[in-house]
Amino acid sequence: MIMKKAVNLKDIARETGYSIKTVSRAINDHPDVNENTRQKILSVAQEYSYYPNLLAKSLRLKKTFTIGYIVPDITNEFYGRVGIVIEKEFRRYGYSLLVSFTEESKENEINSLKLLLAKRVDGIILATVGTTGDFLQEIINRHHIPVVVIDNKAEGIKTNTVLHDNIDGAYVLTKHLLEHGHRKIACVTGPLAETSGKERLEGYKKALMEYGIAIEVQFIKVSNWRVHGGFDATMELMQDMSQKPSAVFYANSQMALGAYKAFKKNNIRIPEDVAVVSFDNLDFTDAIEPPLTTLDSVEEKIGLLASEMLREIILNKDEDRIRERLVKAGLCIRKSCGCN
Amino acid sequence: MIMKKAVNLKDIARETGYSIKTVSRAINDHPDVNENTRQKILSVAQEYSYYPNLLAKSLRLKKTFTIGYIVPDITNEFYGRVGIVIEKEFRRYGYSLLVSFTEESKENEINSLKLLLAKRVDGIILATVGTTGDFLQEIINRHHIPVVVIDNKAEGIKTNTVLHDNIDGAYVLTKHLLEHGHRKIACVTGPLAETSGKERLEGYKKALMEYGIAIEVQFIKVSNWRVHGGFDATMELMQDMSQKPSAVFYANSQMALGAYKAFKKNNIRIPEDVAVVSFDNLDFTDAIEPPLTTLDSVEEKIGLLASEMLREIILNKDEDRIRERLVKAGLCIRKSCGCN
DNA sequence: GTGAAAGCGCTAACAA
DNA sequence: TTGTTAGCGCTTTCAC
Repeated sequence: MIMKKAVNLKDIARETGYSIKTVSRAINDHPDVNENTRQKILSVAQEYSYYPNLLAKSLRLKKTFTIGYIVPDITNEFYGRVGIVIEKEFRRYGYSLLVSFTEESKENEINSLKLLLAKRVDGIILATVGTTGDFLQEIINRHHIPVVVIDNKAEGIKTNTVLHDNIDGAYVLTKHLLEHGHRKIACVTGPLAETSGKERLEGYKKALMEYGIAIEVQFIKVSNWRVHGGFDATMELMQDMSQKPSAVFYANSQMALGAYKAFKKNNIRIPEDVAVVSFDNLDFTDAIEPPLTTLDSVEEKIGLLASEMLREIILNKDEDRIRERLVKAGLCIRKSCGCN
Repeated sequence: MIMKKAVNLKDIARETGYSIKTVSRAINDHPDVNENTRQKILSVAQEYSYYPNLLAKSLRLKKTFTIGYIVPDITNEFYGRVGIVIEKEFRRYGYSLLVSFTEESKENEINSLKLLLAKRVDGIILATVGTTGDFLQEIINRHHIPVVVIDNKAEGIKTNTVLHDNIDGAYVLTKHLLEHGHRKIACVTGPLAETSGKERLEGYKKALMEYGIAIEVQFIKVSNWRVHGGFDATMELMQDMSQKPSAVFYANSQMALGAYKAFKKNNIRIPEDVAVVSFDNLDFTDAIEPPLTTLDSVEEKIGLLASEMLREIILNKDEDRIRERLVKAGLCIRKSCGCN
């Protein structure tokens, strides 16, 4: 099949009799062009369904109007919601979103970053696995691409961040269980190499310590943020122990969803036999039975803050200042904790 | 701040003493280059952290190694799962994914398409709202960008499609309710302008007719695929009628999720007071109470088929042949229908 | 208000 | 095996 050539400025110029430059000016709403000329040119462009080749424009301008969005797994509603907000915000300025899924793998994350680098995106919003610090540092120092890290701090480097207040959130949730009178509280968190995993565990410990309760190592499970991971961790929690916990704090709601499946399978009732709380307030959290007690939603806020931050850096090029925002969330009490 | 220039082939050429072309060959693993030369060049490239400018390469090659993925809402786990598969499949060949969310708006869809067109993506996978037929046709005829439509047929045009077998799925689900003895069965579907909405309604009707049951117009609600939409439709269903349905078929699981919230709010028990079935088998469908009876998962299959189809068209340029795949799914029986 | 020519970083003919 | 040159489609001086 013969690939017909896309029409370009030169074609329009030939057709209208004007020079390439005049056509370019007309199409880009440049002031220095006669109104009649502009109309004539635009109508011809329309007729030929001319679409500017943004590749050429980007090459020339050193600006791609493209943002990279790198996350572990878009199936996690949290990243989906944040992504929607980012896409919407940036679309208003003619940007589009190049996405990459890392599946929590450091190697994938680095490869994604390299590809985006080569594609010369104008900026990157990254939910990092946390262990790619060196490489991130290189990108920032050497290639001067603005990066905003969300959800997780990157090990060993100072970069712009928009983060959930992990310690506070975990503390608030665990404290709520303590106030219900629970003393045997387990914790299922994410990988400790990620600050979100580490700090949520930290917040849990902080609450226990405040109540003078010893941290029991068999009550702490490190999983992978996924539904299956939550299921497996919960099964372990039920097998392993001589004494079972009366309540569990899950560090994200995907894992809590897995836990519901596990408890159900073992005929363990929530909250009668075990109370449950977890981090993210998502679509399913108030539809499952019993409705899950979580923190308030922060996705909209995080997406917005990250977009604004990145856009500001892109516009002002004030790369040297490190920006940090921490988003705190209150409790969203439902029934899984034993309330009501 | 002074933006340091990214290093390019010319820099590496100057530094190594070789010509630009030789450097290019070395970096692109071209056979015609001395092994020593290649090693020397590569090490210098490494040292300078050279990343090829894919913009320039794409401009020259008329190939961007970028696929457009346009969907209404990535928060819907269905599109998320399909997207993951597509990204993973194409990543293997060095492609990345440019995504756009249309929020079910025709205008947004057209704008997204235009932007992707201008960015010269190599192909597009589109979950269309269904009413952009004319414009889609123009893209295909005029710009020769391969398009694979998923989830929904585009009105009035023949294009490549990978579709859920909507009629069959709805038929199977509704029939299952009929076999439970239900005769007053309601249907909550999506916009009828979308074939997924229209055909799922059709399958529902087909099953009823097979059982000689009259179609009652007050039992049919047209909603918007969203959780809130399902909630609202269900509330209406409970208010409106003199005689209430004993079972409801939801055309997607987001809406069924909303329905659970609505029924719960009204103290209506599933399946004792009303039986429920719905289309998509997602993470939450077996964690909610009672577990939801749905069709089997098809996201993986649809993502895979769409990726393969698009890739084949890109490689073979055999654009004239229209490819169509229909994915059938069996029942995934749980408790919301009354089984067990 | 308009045009000619150079160049963004890369690859592909064509030479050598 | 290596180098020269042109050109992908656009914008931008600098003329007129």
